[in-house]
Amino acid sequence: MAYWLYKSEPATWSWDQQAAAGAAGTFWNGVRNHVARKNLKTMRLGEQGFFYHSNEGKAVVGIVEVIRTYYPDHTDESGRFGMVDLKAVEALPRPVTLERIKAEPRLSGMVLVTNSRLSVQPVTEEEWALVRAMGGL
DNA sequence: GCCAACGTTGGC
DNA sequence: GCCAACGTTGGC
Repeated sequence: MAYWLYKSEPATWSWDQQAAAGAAGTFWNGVRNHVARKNLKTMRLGEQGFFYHSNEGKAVVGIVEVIRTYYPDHTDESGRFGMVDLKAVEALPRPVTLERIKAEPRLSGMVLVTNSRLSVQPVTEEEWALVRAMGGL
């Protein structure tokens, strides 16, 4: 069971919007990077990930789950990229800011820190447990 | 608003 | 296939 992290600018797509979509979830479109695409392709049903607000907020704010595996992204004219469907699972009682993540030595290897531009990232089991705990879960 | 890091494009 | 130029992302 793998874990993931999805970045979104709240001005474009926020956690509140994701949560409002409920159990039906939504598609996670717009990935145009081949490393992020590889991550999307690797995902299996039921795998969970962090929802991260970039730019404004800069914090892990919630947990989402894959409810449909990789299929073509209809917004990609080139036809090269795909997407998955995600639903909100729960909000973190206490969002974990990038500042706190960077201040935690055990999270120094997080892709969020080492390759901040990657929009869909793998998260290790250790990182998953630690960030969850820091968020109050 | 700046700019470093990174990806992509396109000329050769 | 290389690499310079350009565009975008995202932290600060």
